[in-house]
Amino acid sequence: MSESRAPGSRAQSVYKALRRAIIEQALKPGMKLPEDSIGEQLGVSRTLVREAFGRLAIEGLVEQKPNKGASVAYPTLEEARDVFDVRRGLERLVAETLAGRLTAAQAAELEAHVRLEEKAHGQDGPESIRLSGEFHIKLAEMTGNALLLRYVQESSSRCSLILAIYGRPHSSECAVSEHRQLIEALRAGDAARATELMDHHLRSVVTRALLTPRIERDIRDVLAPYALSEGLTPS
Amino acid sequence: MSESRAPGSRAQSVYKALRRAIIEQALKPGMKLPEDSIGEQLGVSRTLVREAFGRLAIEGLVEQKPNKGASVAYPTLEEARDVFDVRRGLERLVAETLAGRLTAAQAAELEAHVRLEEKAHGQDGPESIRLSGEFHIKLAEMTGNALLLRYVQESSSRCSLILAIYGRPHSSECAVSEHRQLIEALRAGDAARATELMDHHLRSVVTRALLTPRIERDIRDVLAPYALSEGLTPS
DNA sequence: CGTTCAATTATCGTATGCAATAGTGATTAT
DNA sequence: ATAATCACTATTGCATACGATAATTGAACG
Repeated sequence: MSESRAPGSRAQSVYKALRRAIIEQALKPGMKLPEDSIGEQLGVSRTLVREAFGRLAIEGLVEQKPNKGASVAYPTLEEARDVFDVRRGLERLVAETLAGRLTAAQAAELEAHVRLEEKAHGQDGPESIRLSGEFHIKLAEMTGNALLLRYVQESSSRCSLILAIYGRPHSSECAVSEHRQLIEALRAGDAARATELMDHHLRSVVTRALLTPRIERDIRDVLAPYALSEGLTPS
Repeated sequence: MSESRAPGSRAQSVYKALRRAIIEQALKPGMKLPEDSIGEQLGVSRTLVREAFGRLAIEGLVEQKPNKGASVAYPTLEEARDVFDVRRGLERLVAETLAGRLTAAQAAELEAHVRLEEKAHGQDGPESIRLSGEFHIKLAEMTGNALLLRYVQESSSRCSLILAIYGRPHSSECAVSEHRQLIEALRAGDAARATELMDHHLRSVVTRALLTPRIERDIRDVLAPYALSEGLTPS
């Protein structure tokens, strides 16, 4: 009775392990991801690691360059803006779909979740951030739309990566009160208000957590003012 | 001077070939996809075929079952609804993003495209359908949002698959006049009207092209009435 | 001392091989 | 004759192997 797992399950495990490691910043943005050392570490061959890389690359969590292998994605600010924009659009759709269609049990579950968030609000551990994210995932799940859920999950995890790069350290991403208001509007069946709240909520997440609206990653942009002040002329 | 392509390019080629074959219904929904015969046919090994399957599975064009391999996806009507709903949400976002931001060149390109659609409207060849789809892709491209483009492409190709299953044969998916109106609204910068037009447009695509609200794919469901009429009792 | 070029090493891209599982047809027992 | 069983084949899941490309070191040279 050898304890062999279901086939395909190991590839999934590798995928999930890497995904978590990236989102929790154990693997930092830009970090190189050699296939064989990772495979060795996880006890699988390069084949499965590559498979996981493929999925993660599609989701925008890793970048693959030909003959140069994979590395944890380091989104530009432009990509970040794209992701946030799409996420807002998706979650407005979530709100619109859910407005007036929440069962009592679902509403109760959401409120229980918000209470958890409230409790964890004090400590700025990863707990608070995780709960904030899960609230949005829960909402997407409740739509019953599998594709919508997948897209929200994907853009959500990319947002985590982005905030890991550009966000201020201990910002608890979501305001609990805004979550409460949203539940209220969904319950009331006010789709317009719900989508508006969601939109505003996600916008404020960006402005609250994002440091400056413009951080130039390019060395030239960083050095340009210094060069000018010294009378040097960048080529 | 060996004609070796860029690395990773062959995997991409396999992916694109299969994708096209599925969308054009050369590979019909539900059809089994054995790794080695496909690899043999395309001149690559199973490894690359599997890689392509992975991507296609994520995009919902093929289904992978453990130890049973891959087959062309056969979406249920419920999944179809999900896809259309998400696509509507995404394309409303496209319209909203583009409203008032179209350059003159972009508007001209769209109108040229619509003229092509008009010209191809008579013949119900695949040309007409392809052009209809490309209009939406073009719009998504013009947003400059790479993620939005990817999602629109993905949901769009899934819609093709769905219409291949449930759609009536020669329905030219999109009404050209609706495309014209949309361009008009985008040009005028009327975001509300543009999103509304897009929403209505995509809704009417569904109602226009979708055959019956229920086609059962399961053999049991197909055979059940026959069994009954013959006095047989399905277990 | 810095630079360039060559050799080495590390890592990737892809093909192939092997064990395991599901499907298929023959065989046998009832 | 039908149903159950078993052997065989086909196909998958995963690992490994091999050639190719890029990174790196070191040496020779300016």
